[in-house]
Amino acid sequence: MALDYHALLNPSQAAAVLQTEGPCMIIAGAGSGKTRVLTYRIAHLLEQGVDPFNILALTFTNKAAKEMRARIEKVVGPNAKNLWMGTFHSVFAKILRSEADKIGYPRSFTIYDTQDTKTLIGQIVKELELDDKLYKASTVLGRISAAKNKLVSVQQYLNDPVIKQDDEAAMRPKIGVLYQQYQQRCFKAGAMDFDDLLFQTNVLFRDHPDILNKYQNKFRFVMVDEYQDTNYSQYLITRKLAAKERNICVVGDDAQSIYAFRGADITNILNFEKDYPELNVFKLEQNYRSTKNIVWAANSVIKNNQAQLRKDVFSDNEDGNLIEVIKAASDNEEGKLIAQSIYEDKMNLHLSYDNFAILYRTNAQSRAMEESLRKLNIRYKIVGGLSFYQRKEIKDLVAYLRLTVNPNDEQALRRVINYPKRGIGDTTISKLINSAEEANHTLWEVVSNAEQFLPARVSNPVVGFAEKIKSYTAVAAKEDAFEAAKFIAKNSGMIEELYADKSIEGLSRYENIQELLNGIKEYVDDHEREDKSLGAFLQDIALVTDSDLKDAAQEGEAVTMMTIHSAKGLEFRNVYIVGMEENLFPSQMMITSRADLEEERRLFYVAITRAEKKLTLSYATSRYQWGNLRSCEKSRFLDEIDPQYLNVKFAAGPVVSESPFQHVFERRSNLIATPPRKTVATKYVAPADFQPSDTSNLQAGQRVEHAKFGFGKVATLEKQNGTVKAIIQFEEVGEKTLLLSFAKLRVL
DNA sequence: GTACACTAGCTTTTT
DNA sequence: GCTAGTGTAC
Repeated sequence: MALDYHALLNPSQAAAVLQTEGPCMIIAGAGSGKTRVLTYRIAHLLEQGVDPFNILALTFTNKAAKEMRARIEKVVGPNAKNLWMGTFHSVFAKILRSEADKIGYPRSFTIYDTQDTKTLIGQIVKELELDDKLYKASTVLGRISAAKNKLVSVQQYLNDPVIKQDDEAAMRPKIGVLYQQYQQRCFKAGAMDFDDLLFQTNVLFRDHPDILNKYQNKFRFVMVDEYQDTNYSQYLITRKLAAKERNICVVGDDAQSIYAFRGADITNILNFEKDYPELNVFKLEQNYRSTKNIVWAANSVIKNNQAQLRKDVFSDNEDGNLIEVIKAASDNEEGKLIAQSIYEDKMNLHLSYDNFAILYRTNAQSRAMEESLRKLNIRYKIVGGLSFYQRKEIKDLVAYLRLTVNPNDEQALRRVINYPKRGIGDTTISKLINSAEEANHTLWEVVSNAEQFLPARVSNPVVGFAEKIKSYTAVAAKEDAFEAAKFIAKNSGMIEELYADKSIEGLSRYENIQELLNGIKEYVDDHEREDKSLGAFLQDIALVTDSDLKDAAQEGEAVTMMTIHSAKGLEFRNVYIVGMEENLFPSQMMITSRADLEEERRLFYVAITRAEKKLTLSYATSRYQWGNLRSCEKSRFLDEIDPQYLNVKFAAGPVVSESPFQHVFERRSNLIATPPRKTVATKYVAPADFQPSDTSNLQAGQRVEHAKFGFGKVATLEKQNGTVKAIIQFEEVGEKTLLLSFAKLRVL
């Protein structure tokens, strides 16, 4: 039963699907049916008799991979299971898991997450007695990560005069040394960080042509989704894999490139043609997702960017509603207005909560939204944020599991060597670390032979710990991941420890451990899974993000909340983009350079184009940040949308407009108990139109208004090398000392 | 060696 | 408003 692609697809889509041989680039505008094309393209390959084992499809998120697999399965049936499909990181982690020994790593290597990585960098900075303010783990990691993504090795880093100059100019000449130390420590611990998964794959392919050849023959057809987000390291892997057959198909949209901060290099898409002169290019410009107004508005935003490929995205859908703009006085009010809007639309239009998404720039913004939704009893799910696997108790148990599989895993060892408490204190641990350093052993080698390094009284608990781990390793070698983990959770004393804690948090920690064990059980019970070992499981979860879990876990309809980054590739009937404020979106860290601002604008473009029928943008004139109320200005991006597509609502204020659902709001908000929020110093809320005034001529004795503290009188002014401190007596909160350059004051 | 209290720094975004 | 890391008392 051959599929009739011309009936299923528009002409350019069909052309892209049918062009299976040779290099191929699909420039796909937002909502233009990109996934549809990829799905049918793979279906078509299978139909032509290509073995699914010979097809490699790379995506950026597990979610995208899973979704595509499901869609292909619908078209071609269970054969889809055998496709190689996954994120760059997961596919090459899998390959490394069988080849790592060729490049000196154990096959049971650990994957360090960002936290492990930062902790390790922090430890090295401390050991080298460098200033940890100057060498902040995140800064150092940023440099190392950027280097790895450009395939700059430690040696190259140390020898490169330009890099040297850069680091010296930034007053951080030791970054190269840190990179070196860090890499050594990871290697000794048998650990790779996220960037290593790609970097080491490149090393593997570079140094072992036979292995490269093996995978070139295996992956006769290579497909890459979201190609605009690839970095150099990823680019080179795909180029090498495709070098033989040249059957590479990349799909992307330069307007949706939002990962430059992670090393994504847009020139990969712009220069694709240079690598493959025989390239076939297909442009998908018709948007099937959104109304005309939404597409037009998105176009009017993106045309402010200079660097872009020519592309005319259009829609044949109805004009649709204008884009609503809501102005709120505070983040809480913003949440309230959004929640009400969702409730009204759901009731009036008989929609499911699944039709709604709230998108924001930073995860921190979710809290105000959550509270408002809870008050109206609206179910929601949050994608991303603090992941399940980042919880302390989960990390603790996972550390035991990691240690079981790879005892050299230094970060895991340090995490649990004295948890639960077994009398191994900081002094002992430092001694062990020093001994390891001196003898050039791994920490584990010293720990498991502690009696040789420490007096018996102190070494006994250490030896006992090592024996425990050894016994776990023995169990894990015989049993599947679930049996092993269950045994370890009990035997380590973790279960007992958490069970003893009867507080609410303790209970939830206990439950989380149960949930992790349930998750492992499910993993093991999957009949199609070949490798049920603990090692395989750990590999899997190291690359799983929260968004991948939640889908299965959440049943019932719910509003989706997430960052714009995680929303990429998704679509919703009604979309709310909240926090449209300067310094938030665009983020203040991004407005320094034109390139950064353009990336931010592309992010806004991505956000807008998630909406099918209705788009609402909102901003607040004041917002809590780090527990303080700060006043905000509306985002410049709002002004970039052609106003003919906007419906600006100025009405917002502390008083809620009369809505047909008013009674519901009132009743619900009284009925539903909301968790008590930590009290803020004052209930004072600045009016929506609060505008700070110029305070350069402020005099003692003047009456002022502060966005957070309310009304007050200036007691004294103190000049101190250029900055002016004001001591102000506020009516509600008493005396406060404020720096005039920062304080938002209105002179009355 | 442990338990608790306090403070500093922090928020971009993700594998 | 949080949390990881440090300091202080037992």
